[in-house]
Amino acid sequence: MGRLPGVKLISRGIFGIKGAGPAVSAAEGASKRRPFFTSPDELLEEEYYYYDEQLPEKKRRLTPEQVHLLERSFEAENKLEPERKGELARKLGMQPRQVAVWFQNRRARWKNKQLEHDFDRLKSSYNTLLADHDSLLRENDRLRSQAISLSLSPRFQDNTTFVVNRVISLTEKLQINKAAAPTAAAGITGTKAGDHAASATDLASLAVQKKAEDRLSTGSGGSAVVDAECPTHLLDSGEVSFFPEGYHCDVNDAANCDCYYDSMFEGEHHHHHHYHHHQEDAQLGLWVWN
DNA sequence: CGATTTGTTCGCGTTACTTCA
DNA sequence: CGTGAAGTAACGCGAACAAAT
Repeated sequence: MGRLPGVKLISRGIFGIKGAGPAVSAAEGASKRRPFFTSPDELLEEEYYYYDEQLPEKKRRLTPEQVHLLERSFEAENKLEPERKGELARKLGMQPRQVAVWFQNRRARWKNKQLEHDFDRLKSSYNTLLADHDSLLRENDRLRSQAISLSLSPRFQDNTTFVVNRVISLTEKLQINKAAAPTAAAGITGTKAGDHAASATDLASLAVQKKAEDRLSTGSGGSAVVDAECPTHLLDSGEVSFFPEGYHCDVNDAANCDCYYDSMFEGEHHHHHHYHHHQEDAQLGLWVWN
């Protein structure tokens, strides 16, 4: 907007009341209260008052009709061009300055509403995310506790130990077969399922099995498998490296050994001792201990 | 043509007043 | 009837912009 040459603004204010003391008493204000600008006649009166700097009056509410038209105009365009401002002022019987102020305040109210709306939307989104997050945490806890209780169950431990031992056994069996070494051992060890020595137990069984196969292939009797090769000298010879160091196995008879070894585990000395009975597992094709 | 002045509008914060529970 | 909260008309001020000087 360029300035209009020769036009000097008398006052920016409409009523010029801000900061001024009360022009009329409350009772007078009530009795003289004019609720609204209602006609162009009144506009002229206000203009007269405005430019003549008469005693200021208190501000008045706009009529519903004025507000309605202003709202419709605002919906069409929330910025006010000078032409539209003058036109609205004429139509509504208001000062152009009043129309401009109304639009400014209306824009401010609209902005506040937008902020409230955005806040509500973000809050709702946040609450949804929070609920999802909590739900996932609960599900995670549930699955964790389920996994823990499952892993603590004897059946799970037995199954796990069994599977691990068998995998190790079969792996070692493959290695032994590959090596095709004629030496065989018949050392059977082990403690209880789940112990650290369990794998050695089955590996020893593998050695027994291997030796038995060798004997059978050469026509030897199967019953002589264990008692001949199980003893400690086998371990001392180093032919079978997977026995624990210091492992001793005293043969009692064809299928029974009295075995022991000492170990250090977590700084503590442990003495492992067991008496076991050999048995051939037909399904696995292995010698296993009982 | 660039610098300055002037007028206008706008956003933002605030005040003063009105209305209502 | 008094009072506080909410809504709103109006003000004050600075910034931005455009036209005049």
